[in-house]
Amino acid sequence: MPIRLYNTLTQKVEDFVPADGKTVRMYVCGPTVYNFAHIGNLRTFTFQDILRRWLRARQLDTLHVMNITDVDDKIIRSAVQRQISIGDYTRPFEDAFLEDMATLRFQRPEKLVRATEHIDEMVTLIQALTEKGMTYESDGSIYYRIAKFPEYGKLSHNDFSGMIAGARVDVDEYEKENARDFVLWKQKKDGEPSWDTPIGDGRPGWHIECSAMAMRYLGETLDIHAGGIDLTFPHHENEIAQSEAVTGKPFARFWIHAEHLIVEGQKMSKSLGNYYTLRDVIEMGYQAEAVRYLLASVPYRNKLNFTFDGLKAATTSIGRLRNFELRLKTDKFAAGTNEDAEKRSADSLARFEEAMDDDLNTASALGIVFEYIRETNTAMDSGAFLAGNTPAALQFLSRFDEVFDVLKPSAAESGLSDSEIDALAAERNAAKKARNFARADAIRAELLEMGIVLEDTKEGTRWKRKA
RNA sequence: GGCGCGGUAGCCAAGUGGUAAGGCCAGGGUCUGCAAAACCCUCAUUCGUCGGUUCGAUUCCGACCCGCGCCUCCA
Repeated sequence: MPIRLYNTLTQKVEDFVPADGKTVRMYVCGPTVYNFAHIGNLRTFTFQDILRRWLRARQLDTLHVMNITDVDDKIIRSAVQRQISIGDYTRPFEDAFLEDMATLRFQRPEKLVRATEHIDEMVTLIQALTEKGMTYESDGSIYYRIAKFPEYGKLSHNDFSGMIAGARVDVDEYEKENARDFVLWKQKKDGEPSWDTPIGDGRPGWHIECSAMAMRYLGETLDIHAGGIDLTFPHHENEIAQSEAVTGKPFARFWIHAEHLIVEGQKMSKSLGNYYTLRDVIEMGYQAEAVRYLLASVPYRNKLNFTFDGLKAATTSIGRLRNFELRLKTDKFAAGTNEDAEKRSADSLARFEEAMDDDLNTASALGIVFEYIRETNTAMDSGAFLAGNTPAALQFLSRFDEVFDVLKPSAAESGLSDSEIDALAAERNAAKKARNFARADAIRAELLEMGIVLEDTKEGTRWKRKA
């Protein structure tokens, strides 16, 4: 059974198989590096990471291209204000974005591409559009004439046929033939960065970079083009217009859009004071894994309500997952293999994969994992889980973590090494045996102070670093 | 107005024409020198409202109410 994904173009969940059956060529709209990424941006990128990981888990190769928009109006405005080059302005934000990606454990796309390094490709594409009669010049800038592209609106399912050229012209945009026409190439303005090219001295419009770079690295028809839902219109619609007018071929087979994130039930905005970057949240003391878990746990096509209660719940949930893993690795089980337990592992794995195949239903997949954990814990307690069952259980857990990636704790906070902790734990046990509870409790308290929790189990004492 | 999404327990959330997954919280219990931690159990006769179809609807149809996104830059 292939992976099924919702395609915005057809408004249906469809079987997904890459065109060549093997390698998924996907392009994702990356960040505009004029600021730190906020958690809303990160929700979309988390979805992209989950998608990428699941495709790979399903034995597909990925050729995954992410763009970095390093030239746009906001960047230019800010750079001009600070009297530095746009490159000097964007680099720190690009670096910060890459750090955030690493913090949230995103796998690196095969290619990260910058807009400013692909001006030639954009110019070539604009020239091709001009040859096809798709463009016109006005005030030194070049515009795309949507009246010449009858399919305009097919992605966002809008009907623009009533808006024929010249029928309605916005007063503020007098230079355009049609209010929906968009700029491909902006004429140079004094004091702003520009590129002197065969189509004039100027800079690219926003949409052209994605068409140019996607086709440069992935060919004329991509398997998947993904991004935030707000990009559906006009950005992706315009990309289709630019690309398909030249190639005559579908630009992307699947268009996949992630819903937005809201914060405590409200739209995130600076004025509401609920605008957070990853750094903000980490500084408040939350773990990156909890952020990743929360962002991944709600299926990507649903709005995600980001709350601090939710972040706490995510932290606790991760703890439960890790406890299960710890138990699996440290408990001593009797020899043998229990058939029911084996069946449970196999069935749960199959159900987990089916949930992920079903348009990345992460909520359902997590439900299956937790149900499995509860049942397996019960089996462990009753002796119905044996040493021979461990490999299959670990295999299921690793399948889960292959895509969710939350089990491994971030770098340990405690200054104590594992062996030092082991030694203290042993000393406490000795004290306990000697019924010197004062000493035993003192060691316990001391360790707790440093974030080490001791667990006394039937098997003896084990410890873990507190979440 | 056009296009699109959603309303399931205190919170997050899955789901199906046959009678409600899972997580968090809360309550109870097991274990323990006491604890902690861990684990187990309990926790929606009900799925926005009103009609309809059906032997049967949360799930299908219709109407309505409420919330939200896009239509200008935006993940």
